[in-house]
Amino acid sequence: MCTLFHYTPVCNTGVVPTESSRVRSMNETRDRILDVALEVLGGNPDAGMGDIAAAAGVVRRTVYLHFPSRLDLVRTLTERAVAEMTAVLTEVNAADGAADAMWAAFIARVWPVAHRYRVLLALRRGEYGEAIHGLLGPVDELLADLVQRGQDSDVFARHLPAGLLSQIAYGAVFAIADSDRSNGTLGARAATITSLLLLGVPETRAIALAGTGP
Amino acid sequence: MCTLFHYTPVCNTGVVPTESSRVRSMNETRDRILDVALEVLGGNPDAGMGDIAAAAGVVRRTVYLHFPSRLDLVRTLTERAVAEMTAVLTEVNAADGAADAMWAAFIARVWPVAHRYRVLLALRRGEYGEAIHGLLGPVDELLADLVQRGQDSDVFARHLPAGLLSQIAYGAVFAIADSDRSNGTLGARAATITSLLLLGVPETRAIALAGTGP
DNA sequence: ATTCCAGTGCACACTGGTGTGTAGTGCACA
DNA sequence: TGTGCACTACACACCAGTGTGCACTGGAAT
Repeated sequence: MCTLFHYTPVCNTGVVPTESSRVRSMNETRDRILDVALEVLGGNPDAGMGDIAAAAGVVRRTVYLHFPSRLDLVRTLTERAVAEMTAVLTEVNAADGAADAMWAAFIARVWPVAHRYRVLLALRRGEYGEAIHGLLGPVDELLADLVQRGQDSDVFARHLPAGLLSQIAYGAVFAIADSDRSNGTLGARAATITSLLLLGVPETRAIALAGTGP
Repeated sequence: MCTLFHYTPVCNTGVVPTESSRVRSMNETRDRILDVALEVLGGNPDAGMGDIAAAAGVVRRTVYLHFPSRLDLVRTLTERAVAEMTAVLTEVNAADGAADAMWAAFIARVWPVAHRYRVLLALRRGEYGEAIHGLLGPVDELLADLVQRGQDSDVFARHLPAGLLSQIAYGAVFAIADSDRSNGTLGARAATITSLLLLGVPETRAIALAGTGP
């Protein structure tokens, strides 16, 4: 089974070759590592390269073939997430509709992919949080704009600091995403209603807005 | 200045002896370490024993004289915080008033000390999060009771999972505490109003309740 | 069949944090 | 004046994670 070598290796027994293990280009592995890292680091920002590698079904050494350092991996991950989130926020911000419809659209767009962005919050608290903090600026800014427009048109309470509302809105979306994933008792629609409720929208209006959700 | 020794020590230059450095009983130092650790770990659950020691104005070795291990320090800290929080929650829960007044009382009691309990959330995410998770059960349970009573009397939306409300209520209190400490734009009264608003209490009622706040 | 190359297995050096041992210091109290 | 004791200074062993080097593998393309 194993050819004999002077240092007696153990042969490939690590990964069971599934049907998807064929025709695996370098970019495929790289993307898989990124996807898995998104998941793993989203749950525990202190997870090591070993944990990520194991979750991706590769060896630690392989991760270092694609990313020269842990910081590089984290930065790449952050940039990707920020780019996607920025696209959503910019698009929603560009629409000139009423602020409440805009918020409903935002939540409808963010909700299905919310779990992918938990990593943004998690990484901020991780070892390299300082290093990537600057990358998150655009997202914070766009979200702040959205909150500002919400306050300007009385969707949110004017007397509350916009920064606080952003923080809570941000957090609430991911709290709901977590809740939804862990016990499944809260559907996407309920989440939409909840978010709007939490943000101060009267329930009747929230329910009406929810009709525009996913 | 320095007596000469065969290993040439550096003499005590570390801590400038302030007026409070006299008559320093062992318990005083221990308590100071705990207080400082509450602050430091609340900000960064991954802070090391060295960071805590430095912040407390002692040497790392001294911390180990009072706490045999980092886990022991973290556990002590958690137990202390849980005990205080439990006392507040039990007292509030025992009062047989209306649920909304009860919630107002809770927030009024928790608010002034909220920053001290950020450590509960932070430690949950830290290295020993798993180890102390069980200790936080009583707090979660009491908070869940409070939310349940809130739902039973229509203070909170009945259709939302109680667990979700607990999570958000918990988080909101500390988000507000953070906000208050960092920019000072949000006073305790505003926080009371905000919390109640976020939890779904109509603004008019929230303002009335705020009168009972600190 | 040979070459190419993404990935593996295992070595190592380095770092930073934990936890301990031990000798020495300075203050308080007797 | 000396004894106790909280604290210090500095040593070390240990461990887990990072990052690297290198020989080797196994599948695919030529």
